[in-house]
Amino acid sequence: MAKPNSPITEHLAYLLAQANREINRQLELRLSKEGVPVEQWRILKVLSDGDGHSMGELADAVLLNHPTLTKMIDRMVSDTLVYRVQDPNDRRKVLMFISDRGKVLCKKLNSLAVDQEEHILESYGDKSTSELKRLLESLIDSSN
Amino acid sequence: MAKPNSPITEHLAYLLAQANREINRQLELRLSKEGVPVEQWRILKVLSDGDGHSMGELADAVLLNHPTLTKMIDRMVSDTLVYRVQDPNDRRKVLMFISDRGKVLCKKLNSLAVDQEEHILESYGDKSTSELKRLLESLIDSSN
DNA sequence: CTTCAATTGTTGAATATTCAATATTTTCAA
DNA sequence: TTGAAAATATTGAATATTCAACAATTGAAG
Repeated sequence: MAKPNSPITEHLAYLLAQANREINRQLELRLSKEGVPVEQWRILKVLSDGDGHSMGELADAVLLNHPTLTKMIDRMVSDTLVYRVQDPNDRRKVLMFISDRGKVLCKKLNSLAVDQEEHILESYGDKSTSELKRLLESLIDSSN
Repeated sequence: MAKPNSPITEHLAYLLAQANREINRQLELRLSKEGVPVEQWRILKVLSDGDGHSMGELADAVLLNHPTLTKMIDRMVSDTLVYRVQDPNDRRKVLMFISDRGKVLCKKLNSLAVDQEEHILESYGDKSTSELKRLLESLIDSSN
């Protein structure tokens, strides 16, 4: 009598993919009001500390690999949301900065994103949300 | 005095994306031993109940949209891992089945995936893992 | 019945992503 | 100081994904 294999829906990798897909879909929907993909919002948000960030740093922070980021930044430069400056201390590097136009857009996007977080808090609960965040952070930690 | 906006790393959407990326990367690495992408493993696993599944059903189950699934199934049919049968009860539908070769491959992939789950259990802990799964399931539920 | 809308799956063109190769600059050892 | 190796970012070709249009079948209202 063979033990049946666990269905795909019980695997952690699958649950993560499913939850990520759903939450991302919802966020995408909100941000589409401003015609901006989620990744661009992440980029703007990281850059909105005003410091210059190298492409490598950015790629890590926004979960994109380098060539994809380069091409997305090209578009954002065309849209004058961000700009490149060569790092004076290490001329291999390029430092990315957010423009004034980028800052304005980022604020609008932030409030759309906050809307979503609030919506999650309502339907999912305060306690579950913070507990889930805690567990995710610790999973990410333990994977390095 | 303006309140600083919460950094991207505190958003649930971001934490999910990050955790998903990392766990998926690890799984991908294991499955690459058999040269199979994660999505194909999911497809094989869903089909391994032996029943016929329509493309629509499958697309939902494996988190791919229809055209992407069609093209991936095309490849898997070429590799004789799965095959198509027209649904006799509704001739718009196509029923997908796993082949014997597919079953053999699926078993190997399952054990690679189980390896990973065990690795996670070790470094992350039994309790955290099951609690995280529970919370993810409930988040997915509350999003429908 | 007949026709029109809805469902299901595929296709082709447009778009996006990835891999490997490249160019540039820096680091560091000899 | 020089030359080789490492780090950083970009490019172009190959690959994959997505969007919109299509074809086929079914459902359902008149």
